[in-house]
Formats: sequence, C-alpha cells, structure tokens
Amino acid sequence: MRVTHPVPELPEVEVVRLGLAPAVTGATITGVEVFDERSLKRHRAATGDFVELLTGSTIEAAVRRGKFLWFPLSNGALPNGALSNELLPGGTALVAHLGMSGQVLLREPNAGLDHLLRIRLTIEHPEHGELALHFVDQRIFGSMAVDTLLPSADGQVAGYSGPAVVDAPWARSIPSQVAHIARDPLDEAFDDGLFLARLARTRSGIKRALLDQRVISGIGNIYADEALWGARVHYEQPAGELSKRRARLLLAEVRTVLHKALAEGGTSFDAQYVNVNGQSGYFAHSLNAYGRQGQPCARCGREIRRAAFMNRSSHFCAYCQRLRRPRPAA
DNA sequence: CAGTTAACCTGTCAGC
DNA sequence: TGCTGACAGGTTAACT
Repeated sequence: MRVTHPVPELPEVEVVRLGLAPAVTGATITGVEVFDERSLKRHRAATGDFVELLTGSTIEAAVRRGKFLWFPLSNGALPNGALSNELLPGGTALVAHLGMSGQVLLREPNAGLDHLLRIRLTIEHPEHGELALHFVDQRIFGSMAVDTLLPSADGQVAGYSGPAVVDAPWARSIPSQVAHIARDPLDEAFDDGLFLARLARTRSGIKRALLDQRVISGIGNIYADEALWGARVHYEQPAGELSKRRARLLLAEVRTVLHKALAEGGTSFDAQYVNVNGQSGYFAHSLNAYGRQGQPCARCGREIRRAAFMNRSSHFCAYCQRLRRPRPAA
C-alpha cells in the first residue's frame, strides 16, 4: 500500500498543535540540529542565527492561524549574554509551516533519527523532562524559522492557542511572515462580512479565492473540493457571481467540512506522545469529492469527475455543481 | 492593483 | 530488473 500522508490543511495542523501544546508550553530549548538548510528557507538571516536564537529560549505557547504554527519565545539568551527579546523589541517566535509533507514528531530524547529528518530540537520541560521535536519533511515545501512578532493588524488575538488565552503578552502578536495571511474561518475574530464582500468583488473563480490565503486561510485542495461539493458550487464559478445566499452557504460548508475533519482527526489522536504525526489518511474515509473520480456522487449517483486546475486537480460532480449564469444586476 | 503562472522539491508508482 | 516520466500541491516571486 502506498504510504501517503494527508497534505496538511487547517484540521491536520490543528491536530498537530493540539498534540504539541502540552509538551512544549513552558519547555526550554536546549539543543538545535539542522540537518538540511533548505528547511530554513523562510528564516531571514537578518533576524539572527537560527540555532543561536533558539538555544536557551523558552516556548510560551503553540499558536495557529490557518496552516501556520508559531511558538512565542521568551528568555532567549544569546551567546553574548544579552536577551534576544532586548535585541528584537516585539519579541520572537519559532514559526513552522508543514508545506506539503511536513510533520512535527515528539520523540524520546535518545530516539533514532527519523527518515527525512530535517531539523531536531531538544527541549527540557519542567514536568515532562527531556523530549525531542523532529521536523520531518519529504518535499521540503515546509520550513521552520525564527521571526519577529508584530502587533496583529486588527488588534485582536492573532491566532488560536487553546481556549481563553487572551491576556498573554504575545496573544495579539503575529510573526512578520504570517502577517499577510487572512484569519481562518474557525477563528473567533474571522469577519464573515469582510470575506463575503471580498468575494463579491473578485472576478476569478471561487476555488482560486478559497485557496488564496490572503482572502481566507486554512483551506487547501482537499477541503476546497469538499466544501464546493457540499455547497453545489462549480470550482470555476466567478466568485463575484455567487449570490449572497450561495456565498454564505459555501462559507458554512467550509466550516462544516473543517469541523468534521477536526473531530475525526481528534478521535484518531490518542496519546500525546504517539500521534503528533498526521498519521496516514485518517480523514480519507469521509470525503465526498476529493480523490473520488470515477465513483458515484453521494448525492445524485452520477460520476465524480477530475479536471486539471492550477497545476493540481479539481474533483467535482458535473451535475450537482454546474456553472450558473450570474443573477442580473438589481 | 488584480489576476495568473512558474518554480521550488522528492518518494512512489505505472509503464516500458 | 532498472530506468523514466508523471504525480502529489502550499506558497511566493515575478510576470502581465
């Protein structure tokens, strides 16, 4: 059997965040090993040396917006004895993006090196003792970086880090390289009206807009196809031609699909140390469109089709999801 | 500014 | 058996 991992989208990244949070919060980074420099491609040299910035720092939390994870840092002692937070006034965070194939695995400190291991962090947790964080990534579209924190654009809590953590000094801060990423649809501060207005003035196809992380974040090819199937919308329907009602329905479908996947990912997620790894295909059984080309549509029984789209593929029911003529202007 | 495309990257597998 | 090409797609730089 082909061993594939699901390309991580919002639910998969949140499962990783949930698993990591208790193990890393309050832990101090005692060792950093970079086995492949390409996994640091998003680390800006001007911020400082990746290894030096991390070593001695303490992880304050595990935060997520869309598919981006970050870990606010404190007490980062530099080799010269200064604190990194003194040098970088807004504070810093370790930023992680899983790309297409990234995983963050929690391991015992003396565990062997995982296949395709790119970065290893050793951490010391006051309660759990010493642990290793393995950043494993086949295709190296993912990355880790240390980045400076900026105030969030709207002044609200910048990302999700578990319930009721809003007063921490880092809560309303966002890494500079994540600042342009829109809030995700499960974020309390996501503005439905702003999103719908943006769709209304977008001429390109709706799936393009759903995949545009500056418009709405957390959605990738799988859940875009699923939400479009649920809302019976053709992937090339110009976003601005959707009726307000249909656009609202689509946003609701996006949330339904993400919540459902999150619930299934959560249930397959047992012990904190075992499964912070996006285990293979755990959401696959509940898909209605993605990867089901040639199989019957669960709604009408007609064949699900696959079409080339933006260097990837779109899966859809050509009967349920037909291009609609725009409603005449009022 | 909005919209679109190419480049990045490698394990797996179908086909020869 | 061993080689080759196709494929998977998130993000961003660069282009029109």
